[in-house]
Amino acid sequence: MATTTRAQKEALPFRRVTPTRRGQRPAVALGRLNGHLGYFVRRAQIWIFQDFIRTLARIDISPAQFSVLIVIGANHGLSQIEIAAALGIERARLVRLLHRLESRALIRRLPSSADRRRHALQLTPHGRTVLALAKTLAARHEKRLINKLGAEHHQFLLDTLRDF
Amino acid sequence: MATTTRAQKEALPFRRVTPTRRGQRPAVALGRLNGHLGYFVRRAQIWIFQDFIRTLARIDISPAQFSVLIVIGANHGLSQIEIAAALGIERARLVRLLHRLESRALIRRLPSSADRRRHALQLTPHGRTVLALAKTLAARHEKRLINKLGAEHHQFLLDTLRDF
DNA sequence: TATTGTTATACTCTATAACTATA
DNA sequence: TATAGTTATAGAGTATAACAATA
Repeated sequence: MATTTRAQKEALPFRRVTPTRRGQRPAVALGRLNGHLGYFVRRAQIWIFQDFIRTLARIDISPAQFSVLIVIGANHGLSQIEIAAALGIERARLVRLLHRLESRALIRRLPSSADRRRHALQLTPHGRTVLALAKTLAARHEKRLINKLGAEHHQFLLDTLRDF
Repeated sequence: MATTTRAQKEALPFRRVTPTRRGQRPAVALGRLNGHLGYFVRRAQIWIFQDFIRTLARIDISPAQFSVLIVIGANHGLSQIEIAAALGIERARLVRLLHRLESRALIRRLPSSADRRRHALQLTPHGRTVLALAKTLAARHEKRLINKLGAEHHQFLLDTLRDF
């Protein structure tokens, strides 16, 4: 918003400011980019993550941390490799994510009964409390998305993007 | 979808592998993540970018480089700050992107006639050739997406995600 | 031999801050 | 004073490789 005056300031009046859809985009042609879904998916992802991060800023939970906490909370003693596979992240990266969550006392790594190579992951009581709050804030974020897109479009996006 | 097996899982060998849509996702409950668009947009973005990168691997053009080349090619002597604003990237990051493209002789930074602080950006003849090939390969990538989603869903996604 | 968790490395991306040369 | 391009830094994310303990 309020970025619509950029062009006028420049050399001479010859730079026509086309009134773009939301007054956000400058008068620069995107050419073939307009037909490429990847470009718009990327921009949408950035927008959504920024809103998510802002909404959960006071409990300092990132989208990645949120997804890990949700999956640990919704399952029973998962191993790290199972979580990594479910969320499509590298197991090496998950190690660092879990270190942080463990150092904040949100999760615990218990020895797995069956296989001593594995850890069985759990939320701590404090982790459950924080996750509950995170869910409330995340729902607020999602409501903002629903308002922006309309409930049907939101649901359609959810259904369609699940295929990836 | 496919999150209904949580209870059964906890007991013994009954770890039923629910036949998920594409046989990709393991039998781990995603819980609330299922209602969050950001999660699926992120996964879709990663999938799409990986396919794009693979498809353009032989000319070594990344999604970011492609978007920069497209915008330079579709406009007339843009400044760096205009490109950065159009694509929603930091001007500091654009500097490094352009260094690479310039060192590969795909673009040129010409002095701007009106404002000596600015560069006027152009494709080189070689840049035009590479961009033409990049467009062909990118179209092949996009066709794959259209086949995956169906033409109507693809168009709908394009229209809906443009709002961000 | 293979797998799980771990450490380490490298490269990209994002977010800033600060510098210079121009305006 | 402000802006355009640049440099530098720090943190996240991604992609690998390799190692120890265990299977």
